[in-house]
Amino acid sequence: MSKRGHPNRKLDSHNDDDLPIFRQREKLIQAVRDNSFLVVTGETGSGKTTQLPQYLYQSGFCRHGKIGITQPRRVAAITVAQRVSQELGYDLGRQVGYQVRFDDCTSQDTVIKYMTDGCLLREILADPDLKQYSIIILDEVHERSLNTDILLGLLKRKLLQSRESLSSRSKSLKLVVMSATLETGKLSAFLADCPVFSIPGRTFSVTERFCNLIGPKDVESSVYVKEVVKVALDVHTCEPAGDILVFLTGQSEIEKACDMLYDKAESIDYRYDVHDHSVEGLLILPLYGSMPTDQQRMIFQPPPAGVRKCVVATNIAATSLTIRGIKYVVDSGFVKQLNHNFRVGLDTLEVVPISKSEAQQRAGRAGRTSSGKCFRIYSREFWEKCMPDYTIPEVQRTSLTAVILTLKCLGVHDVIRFPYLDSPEEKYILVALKQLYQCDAIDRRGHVTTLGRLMAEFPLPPGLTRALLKAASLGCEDILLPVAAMLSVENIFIRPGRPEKQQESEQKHRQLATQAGGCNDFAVLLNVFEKCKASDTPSAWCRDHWIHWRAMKSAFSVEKQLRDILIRLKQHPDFPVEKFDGSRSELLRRCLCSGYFANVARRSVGRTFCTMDGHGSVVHIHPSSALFEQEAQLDWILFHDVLVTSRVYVRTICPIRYEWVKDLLPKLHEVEPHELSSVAREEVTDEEMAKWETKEATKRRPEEAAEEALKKLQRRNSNDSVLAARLRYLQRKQERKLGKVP
DNA sequence: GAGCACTGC
Repeated sequence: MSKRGHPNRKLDSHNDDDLPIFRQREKLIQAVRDNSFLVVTGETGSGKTTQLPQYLYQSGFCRHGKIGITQPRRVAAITVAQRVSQELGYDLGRQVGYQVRFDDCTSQDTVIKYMTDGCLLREILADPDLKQYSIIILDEVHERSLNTDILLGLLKRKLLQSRESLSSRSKSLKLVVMSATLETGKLSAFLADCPVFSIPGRTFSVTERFCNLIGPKDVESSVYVKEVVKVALDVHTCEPAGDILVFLTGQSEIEKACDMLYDKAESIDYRYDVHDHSVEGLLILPLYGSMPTDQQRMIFQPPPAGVRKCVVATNIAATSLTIRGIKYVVDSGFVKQLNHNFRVGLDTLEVVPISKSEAQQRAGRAGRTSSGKCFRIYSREFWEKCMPDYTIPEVQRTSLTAVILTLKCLGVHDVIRFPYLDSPEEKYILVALKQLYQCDAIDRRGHVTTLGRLMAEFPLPPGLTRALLKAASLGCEDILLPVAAMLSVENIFIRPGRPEKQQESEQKHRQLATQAGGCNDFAVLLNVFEKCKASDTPSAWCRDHWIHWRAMKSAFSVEKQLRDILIRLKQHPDFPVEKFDGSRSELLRRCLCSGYFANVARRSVGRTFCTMDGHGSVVHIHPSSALFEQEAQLDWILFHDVLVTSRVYVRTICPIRYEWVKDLLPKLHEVEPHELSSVAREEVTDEEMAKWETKEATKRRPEEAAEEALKKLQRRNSNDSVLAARLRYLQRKQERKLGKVP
C-alpha cells in the first residue's frame, strides 16, 4: 500500500478536483458495505466509473477478492483501466488491469479488473461462483447490452440463492449496478428494492430545439439527408464558434450529406478550397466505423484557428467515440438497427426512429466541455408519436440461441422464468430451444448434451460451432477453422467507390473465386485465408487483391483462438471421433451441412430458391456470391446468412446434394416450438417422452418428410407480420418483372 | 445486378 496516494490526488492536470463524487466518498463506501445489491446512478462526467472502484479498494474491499467492473465496449474497458492505474500511481496490468478478447492485461496482483461484459460471462462459465471476486460492478447498465442483461439476471439469482442457503462464501459477494439516471427505479425494484445512490453529474446544459423539418408522415421515407444539411449550414452561419456533430444512419448517406455540404456552402458564396475537404470556415469530416483508422484520426484533432469542424457521423459517435469541442448537435432522429424477425427467422437491417432516451444521449454530446445546443430536425409531434421512450433492449430483438445455451450450461433449468430485467417473448425462447435441439446441443428433456457443453466453449453461433466440431471429429478442422474465423469477422472484400476501381476489384475477387473451384463461397473464404497467410507480405497481398487487411488480421486472431479452444477440448475423453472418405470439397460441404441444415434452400421458380426451415421464404442469391448467375445449374444450396433489402438475399453459399441432408431435414420438423415449454423448464415428464417417442417411431420416411415440409411452406401464405407482407410484395414485384403476373 | 449501423466472446 506504500504507493497509495491521497484519494483525491490527481497525476494529470485535469480539472477533476471538484468532482461531486469526492464529497460522497464515505457515504458511498458505507452504502456498499451495508447492501449486497446497490444501484449507483450519475450522468457521464460524475466520475463513478473511475472513482468508485478506487474507493472500495482503498477501504479494504480487496482483501478477500477482486473488484470486477464490466463495460459493454473494449475501448472503454482499456482506457478506464489506464486512467485508474495512473491515478493510483501503479503500472497498468499490476494492481489495476483489464481483460478484453485477445488482450489480457492482468496479473496475479490484479485487484481492480476492468473487462468487457462478454469476458465476465465467459469467466462465469469456467467458475460459476466467481470465487476470485468480492464485488462485481456492472457499468453502463442503461445501455441494455445483451451480455450485461444476462449478467444482471445471473448475479441477482446467485446472490438471492446464496442468501437463502446461507452459503458463507458467496454471501459476501456484492453487486453494484451503475446506470444513467433513467430507469433506476426499475433496477432497484429488480434487485430486491435495494437503495439507489445518486451522484450529481457535471455536464453542461444543452438547449434542445425542434426544427419541424420532418414529421410523423416522413417515418417511411429517408428524405432527411437534405434537411440535416440545411440545419448544419444554418448553425454554421448563425451560431457562435464551436464544432458541429451531425448524426445520420450510414456510410452512403453520410457521403451524400458531405457532398451536399460542400456544394451548398459553395452556392451560398463560400469559397471552395480544393486542397482539403473544407469550405471557408467549415471543415467537413465524415465518420463511420468501416472507415480506415488513419482517416478517422484527423477527426479528433482540433480544427485550425478560425475554422469550424463539422463531423457527419453514424451512431458510433453516440457512445463509442468522444470528440472534444462539440458544441452543436444536429440529430436526424433515425438509426440503422439490426433486428431479428422471429416470425420468419431472418435478420433485417432497418432504418428506424431513435428512442427519446437515445435522442437525449445524442444531445448530451453537445455538453461535454461547455454548454451547447441540440437541433432536432424533426417536430415535437414526431417526437411524441414516432419515437418510443426507450430503445427495445437487445435481449428482445436478437436471436437467443447462443445465450440460451450459455444459461443451460450454467444450470439455469428454467430459461423462461429466468430473472430477465425485460423478458423476451416465450415463443422466441422456444425457437432458440428448437435450434439447440436441432444441432444436438440439448436433448429432448432440455438437458445440455456432452456436445452442447463443448459447443458453449466457442465464441461462435451454435450452427457454425456444430459444423466445426463435425470437422474436428473427422480430423479435418484445418478446413473449417479458417472458414469459421472468416465468417466471424466483418466483410473482407473491399468495394471501392469509383466505378473503374470497382471493376478492378471485382476482377481480383473473381480470380480468387475461380482458384477455389468457382462455385463455393465458403471455399473462397478458405482460399483467401490460406493465400494471405502464406504470403511473405500479407498486407501487400491484401492491397493487391482488394481485401481488408484489418479484417484479415482479426480473422487470423480468431482462427488461433478457436484452434486453441479445440486443442484443449480434444484432450477430453468424450470428444467425438468419426470417419469419412471423400474429397476436400465434399468434406467441407458435408461438415457445413451438419450445422447449417436449417439454412438449406431448394430451387424454385425463375432464379429463386425456397428455404426448407418451415418458413418457406423465397430467397435470391446475392450478386456478391460466386454462384450468382449460376442459378440454372443449381438445385439444392446451403447458405450462411440472409439479408433483407430490396429483395431477400442469401449470401455465402455452396451447392449441396439432397442425399447429404435428407436424413437431417426431418429433424427440422421433429419438434415444434410450442411443444418445448417443458423442455425450457427441464421438466419433461416420462409420459411426454413416451408420447413423443411413439410419434417418432411412426414417423414418415425422410423423403416424404422433406416433401411434406416443402408443401407446408408453399401453403403458408397467411402471415400477418410486416416483414412477411413486404416479402410477398417483393415477390409479386419480381414476378411482375418476369412477366408472370398480368 | 447489390451495398454493411454498432457492439461483443
